[in-house]
Amino acid sequence: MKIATWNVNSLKVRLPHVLDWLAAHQPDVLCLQETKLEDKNFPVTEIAAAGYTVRYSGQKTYNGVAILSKLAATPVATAIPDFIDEQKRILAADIGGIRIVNAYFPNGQAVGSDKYEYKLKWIAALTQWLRDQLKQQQKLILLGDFNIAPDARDVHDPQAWKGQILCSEPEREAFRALVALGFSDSFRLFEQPGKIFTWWDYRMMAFRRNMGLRIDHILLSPPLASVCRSCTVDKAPRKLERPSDHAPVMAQLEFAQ
DNA sequence: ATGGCTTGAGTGTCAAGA
Repeated sequence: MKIATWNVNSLKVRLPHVLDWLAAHQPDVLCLQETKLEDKNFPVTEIAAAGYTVRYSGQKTYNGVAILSKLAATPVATAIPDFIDEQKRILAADIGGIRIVNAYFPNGQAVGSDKYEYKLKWIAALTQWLRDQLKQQQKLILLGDFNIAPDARDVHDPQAWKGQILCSEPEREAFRALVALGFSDSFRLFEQPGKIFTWWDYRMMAFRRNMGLRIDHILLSPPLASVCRSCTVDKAPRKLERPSDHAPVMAQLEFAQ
């Protein structure tokens, strides 16, 4: 089973890239963030033609998440229960006996800002919810754009980013608290080359200079971590014309026949 | 030098992203 996550920064603009990527890699599940589409405008027909069913939860201009899958997806949630939030950042579904939680974490803007406080509260609420979810469903994947670079290895210039948004200690602590529920960061299950990132700023020729951060993640609960065979970042779509600023991340799980 | 690009909304230029 191949499962992937990709912040597309507008599905309207990126639909051709997504369709090409599905055709090339044939993931069983692809979770998208920042679709920036109202549900009535979601390109269901084009995605169905590519051989995928799709669940989506969006809004005008900002945010928006979707789950594309080859197998049917049973809806589970479109928000963190008991957390009042206008922003469409969560989509959970059951696919083939696995609970998939697709998350677009808040950016946080700047350490100490209102948006930063919202980010930390949002992550705390997500953590509480997943603590309960893991009691009900042992096979659980939390993936998406976390907007957190977990440690120095995940940052092109750790000194320059020290204490900054996406790298601050409270954000990293929140990431560790989430992982401590029992997850594994699938990327770190394997020996990885250095300087692998999933996001590069559009400015300053950041991609060409590999000035990036690893902020998109696939976390696996124990029965899934034990069957994970790889986790890789595909930089190829970032090289295309009008790319998303994020690259897709894909994990392979191998189940006994 | 706190900018630099990209998107959406909308037709001015600004908010937001990370």
